[in-house]
Amino acid sequence: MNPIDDSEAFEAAARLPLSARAMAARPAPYLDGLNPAQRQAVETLEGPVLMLAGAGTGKTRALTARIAHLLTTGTARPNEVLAVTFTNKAAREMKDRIGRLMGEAVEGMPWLGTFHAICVKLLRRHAELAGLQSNFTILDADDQIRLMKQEIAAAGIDEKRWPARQLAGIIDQWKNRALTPAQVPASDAAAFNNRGVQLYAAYQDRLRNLNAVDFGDLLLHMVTIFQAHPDVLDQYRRWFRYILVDEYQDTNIAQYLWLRLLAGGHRNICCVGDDDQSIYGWRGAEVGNILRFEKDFPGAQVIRLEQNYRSTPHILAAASGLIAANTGRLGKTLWTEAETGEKVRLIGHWDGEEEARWIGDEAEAMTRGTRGLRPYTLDDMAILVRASHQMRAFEDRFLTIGLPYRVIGGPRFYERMEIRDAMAYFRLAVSPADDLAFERIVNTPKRGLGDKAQQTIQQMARSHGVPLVEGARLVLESGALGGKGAAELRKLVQGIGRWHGAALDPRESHIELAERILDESGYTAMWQADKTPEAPGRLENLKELVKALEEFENLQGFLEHVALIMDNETGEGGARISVMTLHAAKGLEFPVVFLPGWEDGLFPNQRAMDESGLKGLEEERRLAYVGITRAEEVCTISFAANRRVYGQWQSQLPSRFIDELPEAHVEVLTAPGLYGGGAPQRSSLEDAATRADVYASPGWKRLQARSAQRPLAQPREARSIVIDAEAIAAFDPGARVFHQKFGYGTVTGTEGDKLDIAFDKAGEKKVVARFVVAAGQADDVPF
DNA sequence: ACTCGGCATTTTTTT
DNA sequence: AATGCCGAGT
Repeated sequence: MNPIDDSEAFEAAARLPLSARAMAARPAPYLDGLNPAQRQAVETLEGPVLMLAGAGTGKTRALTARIAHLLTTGTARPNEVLAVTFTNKAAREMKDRIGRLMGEAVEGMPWLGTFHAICVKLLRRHAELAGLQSNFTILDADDQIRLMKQEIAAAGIDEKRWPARQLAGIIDQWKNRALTPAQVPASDAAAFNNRGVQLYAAYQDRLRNLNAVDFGDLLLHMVTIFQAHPDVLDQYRRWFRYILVDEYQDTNIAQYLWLRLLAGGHRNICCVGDDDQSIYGWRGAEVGNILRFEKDFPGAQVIRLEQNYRSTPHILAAASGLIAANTGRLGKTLWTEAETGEKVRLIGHWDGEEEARWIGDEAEAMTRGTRGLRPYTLDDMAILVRASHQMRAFEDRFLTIGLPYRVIGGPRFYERMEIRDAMAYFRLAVSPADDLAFERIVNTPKRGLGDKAQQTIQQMARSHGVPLVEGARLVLESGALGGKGAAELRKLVQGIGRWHGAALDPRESHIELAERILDESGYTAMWQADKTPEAPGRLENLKELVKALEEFENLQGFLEHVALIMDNETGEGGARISVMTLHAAKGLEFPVVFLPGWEDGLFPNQRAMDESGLKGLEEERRLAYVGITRAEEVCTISFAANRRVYGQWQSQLPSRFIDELPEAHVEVLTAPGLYGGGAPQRSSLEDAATRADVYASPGWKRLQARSAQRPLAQPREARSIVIDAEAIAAFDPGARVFHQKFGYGTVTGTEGDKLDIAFDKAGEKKVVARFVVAAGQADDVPF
């Protein structure tokens, strides 16, 4: 957003100033304590370098030291280094660490940031080459979907059969591959009912008219510009003399092309990554990029970082054993000098609730020290889940027992309704032509402007080729709208005009303006009048939003920040246990890690496997690897036998990944007695059964074998784990049965381990026998 | 124009 | 279970 330095400044930087040469003579503290591989990665400055850095091998350390080395030796000045990260978090951390290494001497690196943040800066300078103005707005996912819905409707396609989300996904994939509508290959022509490409083109036109871009465009436009304008590319090749890329395994094709174009001249590019931690295939990341690096950059040096400084040997071994099941890896042998430590702990639970309860209790106990472990603080602990909906069970539990927790990456501040509404008002103040913002708030708060009124405005605007605010003004002049609606609309249009004037005036405080906008628009009043329980919270959030403005010069700067960052690091407070998804946990580490929900279908995720087959399964496995390797000292994996899915109880099988863990590094926890007060209606026998020596058995089959040997096993618990042949034997044709989903029915035949059942309500179905119980017994089934 | 209730769909991950 | 969409009723 800031105008970048003049090109002269860049050129001047090429000469080595005396000060830099003097600095080069200083001792280099950033080299202290680096191992030989790290040191090599730091000191090999020229030419292409691939740093293969396993989990916890000091990758960030090497990367920051490398930058420090570039700067300290005077090889490059801060503005000549292009350092790209994948997440804002990573960018922030790198900035901090460089600052610490270099002291305050080096004022910020202007080109250290995420792909997206850097591309915004570049695209603002060259917007006209993409048919945009430099103050273009960046749309978020919500805006995208709304636009696409409109396009789909305009094309006369049934949105029910062809949902906008799906189109968004398809277009996103194209953009990830740096394909403009004209470049989409014929093999993709059938996409989205044969209309995909056409809709893509229409959508892009629409974006251009709105002077807007989506996330994918940021890269797509830059790649297109670089390809079409060699002079522009050339300029940046000279500016960015050294390129560093973090998390290279997560780059998509567009990002890859962008990097190749920029590095094409000098080839001073250093990519850091770990093919075993590639977990973003679903959004276009290409592991191939990292696997192919040596071909792309002939003569590249490949440096392997294999000494792990994070985890104990058992944890490392468990993770390595698991990931070994994947094919097509570059292969690394991680090792550590750390003391033996704890084995990976494994525990099964009756259901998801109990799992949450157990983890809560265990976390609490661990703050005092338990099972011979040292005491930990809650800040030391993290719960890493596969899918964000799993977080809820933990939130519920932690709220009831009052365990402080922090959710990272949950429903985010800037995605909340009231925040987005307020932001839409701000957007209109900055650029009144922002039609999407206008649409969002014309009738929020209620102004008596329903569908019909809005259509009138749309038509007026379209026929005159002007933005909606203008259209609204014209509608008012034409008198086509009467009554209350017209008066309210007039107030709104005038308000937008006023706010825009104020936003342009540098003497106006943008904070006061923001407050005024929310006030005059009636938005604050709307929530004040709202009696629902969440209204006070929303008003709080609005206050917080205004407060967040203080850190910015003006509204525009703030809006930009929000579009790109979309996260809010909420303040510290006391120690808290962190809850987040596995994806969000990448790059983080914790002394104590809980990995709940290791059940087939949930993790590995069924959909991932359905959609991407073996590739999907391997990505899931890498995700499991990422999870385990987040742990420094204690790693606890757990699963539940029963879980609510879509509000329905389902019995779950332990994850196949559990069986892939090397047994020698895993300890099965059976902690009876922990549940004394927890579940009075459940017999401890059931607990024992679900917690039976699960590790020794792949899935319920073996578990079942075990509980069959146990004469005390009661029918009720057996029922939840009824299996195959035996199960079928129990159901002759004519038997009445009960199924979780389909209800009661009568068995009409058997086939293998499946039963043909005529359900009373759901009709004829073929059902795996173990999902069925005898009808008479079903009445007291606990779920 | 707005509100409410019934129905369907949902949950993988995110810059 | 929880949300979103649609149609009917006010």
